[in-house]
Amino acid sequence: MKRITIEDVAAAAGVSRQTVSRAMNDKGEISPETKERVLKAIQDLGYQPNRLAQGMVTQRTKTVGLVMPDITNLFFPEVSRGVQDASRLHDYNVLLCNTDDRPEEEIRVLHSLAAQRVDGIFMIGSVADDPTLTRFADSYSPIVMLNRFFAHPNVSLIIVDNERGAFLAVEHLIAQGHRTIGMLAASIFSRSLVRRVRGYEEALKHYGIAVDRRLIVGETPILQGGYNAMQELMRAHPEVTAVFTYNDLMGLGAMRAVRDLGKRVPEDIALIGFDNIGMASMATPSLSSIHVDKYAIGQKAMNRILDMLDRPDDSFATIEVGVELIQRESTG
Amino acid sequence: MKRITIEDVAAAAGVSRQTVSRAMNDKGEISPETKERVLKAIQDLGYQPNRLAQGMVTQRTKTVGLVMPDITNLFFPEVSRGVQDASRLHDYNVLLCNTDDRPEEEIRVLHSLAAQRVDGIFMIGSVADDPTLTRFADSYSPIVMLNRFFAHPNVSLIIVDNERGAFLAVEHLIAQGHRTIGMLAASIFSRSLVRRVRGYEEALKHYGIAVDRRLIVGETPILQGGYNAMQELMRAHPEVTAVFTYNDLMGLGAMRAVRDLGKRVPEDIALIGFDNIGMASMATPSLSSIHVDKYAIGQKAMNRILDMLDRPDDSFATIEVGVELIQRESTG
DNA sequence: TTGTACGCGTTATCAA
DNA sequence: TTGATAACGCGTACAA
Repeated sequence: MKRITIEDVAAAAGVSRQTVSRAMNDKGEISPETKERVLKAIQDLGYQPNRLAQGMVTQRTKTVGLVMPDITNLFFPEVSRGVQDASRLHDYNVLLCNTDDRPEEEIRVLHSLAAQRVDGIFMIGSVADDPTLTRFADSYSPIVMLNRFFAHPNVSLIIVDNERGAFLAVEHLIAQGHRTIGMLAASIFSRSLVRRVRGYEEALKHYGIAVDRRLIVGETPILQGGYNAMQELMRAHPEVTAVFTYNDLMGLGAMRAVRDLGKRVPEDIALIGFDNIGMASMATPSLSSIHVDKYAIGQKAMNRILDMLDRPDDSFATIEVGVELIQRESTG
Repeated sequence: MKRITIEDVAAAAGVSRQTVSRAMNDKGEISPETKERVLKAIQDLGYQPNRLAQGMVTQRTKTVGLVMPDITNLFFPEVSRGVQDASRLHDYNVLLCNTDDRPEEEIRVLHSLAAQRVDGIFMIGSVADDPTLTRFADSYSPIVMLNRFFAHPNVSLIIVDNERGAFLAVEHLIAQGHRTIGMLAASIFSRSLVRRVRGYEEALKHYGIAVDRRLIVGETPILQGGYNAMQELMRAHPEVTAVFTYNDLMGLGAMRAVRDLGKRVPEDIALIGFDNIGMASMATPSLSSIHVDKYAIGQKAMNRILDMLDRPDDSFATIEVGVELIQRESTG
């Protein structure tokens, strides 16, 4: 069980530690013969440099942290894959942390990652308050945040065009002839929420429909939350003929609720979600949605972290992520 | 941006490094006054010990590796949450790696985790061959594997009762009056697959129904795979009235396929899946399934790793995980 | 009760 | 081209 070190390799190859290091990182001159001899010893012994030790001296751990509310929420696994696939290409590993939208937990996790000296952090659904986050960012970089405004030299932003997405969704419902359109909103406060609600309202206004706040029901943005919110909305406002949901999970939960109340989608109620998770296309009826390239978001975040690492003094523009209307059966 | 070290704290408190260390780990004697003074300095400076350095000397990184085929597959996020919640309680972090069921990638990832000196590894859906894995396990521990037999002192096993689950599923279909029952199997070879197919066959035999291998269609065990396999099966064997799918993802894909061929679930075709992922209950119709406590699997795996770390010389019994039939609309 | 010195495994600096 | 030596930040015997 004893791990082999660079010293073992040096002994086997009859050279010094330093020469072994040179052979691996091929910087500094080294004769082809010795290099080959060392490489062979490495091969024979199955030696792998200790990343901790490397990290100590290089101040690079080749590890990044990924902080999100809950990997169990279908939006995040795809983002996570994007991060991980991109990180693998650069020999990075990813530490994954869930916060359940709890600010204290988010802060705890952040400090834990800092203690582990990750090279960068990607935060999704950040819920901590600005001052606390600022203090953290002051002492740590680089950080990439998704869907949250945060002006700080060590922080880079990725913003999805949530407002436009919501507008497209509601515009689509209106185009289908709907006039009384509800919304299932998230009970977790976030920038995404604010923008999606605004997009919803803007679309209504744009087409001359009065906004009725009572048609907006807030709930946990998961399947069950969508289910509950939809039941509530339909009971209180049977006149609603179409509903835009904060995300697809709520949309799918809502679909189930509609059915359990003896109504049909889209005949009685049209539904459109947001995010376009894989399940949306497979549902019956399939769920219309606003497509967001989650995988690409993950990739971009990781690459941005690498860029920031490469050029610590540069400032980087916010990355804008477009959206697209995906029309399916749930909106007729 | 310069990180503060234990030395800074010592200077601030007017003591030596050692005293600071003592104050934190409260072992060894230390006067209450100095301890308090040190703790205050730590607080003031916002000092956090460098985990890399700690790891170097303690040979413990407080980090575990979680290796799985694809976090995007709905089964794994829940397991992942179980691992992470349990690990958090012990101040551990989790490195997540996807292998896409590729043996080379699995091996690469394993070595990467070893290089990072994780304290333990949890492998799900391991696809590497036995000799390679044995060689790795020889030099590394502890390892926990899910649903794969592997006799090795450094490896602990968690086994789901797949055969019984499959038996229950098919028995249920038979109880509903079905006699021509197909199966959508995974095209990825694994112990789970073998056992689920066996359970399917055993149930048929047990109730005096001849096994017809042509009714077993293999495909990728995801939504799209289920969709494709179901189309194929229904075209080739329209006489089939019920189908047991390797997992819920395939079941949900199959449900969609049935509908796209103009048939209904469960009137024309009954469907039952495996795993009982969250989406199963929300589908329309809701999908019957075999419940597996994924979250508990993750928790148990993490705790087993900790136990193995505590008592390296003990041998540990395989953890058996039970299953349960969940009857829903898709089977009438 | 407190401080000194060494070692963990690696890379970087400098001298040979 | 190669090797000795000093960091990196911490825990821990041992000495004071």
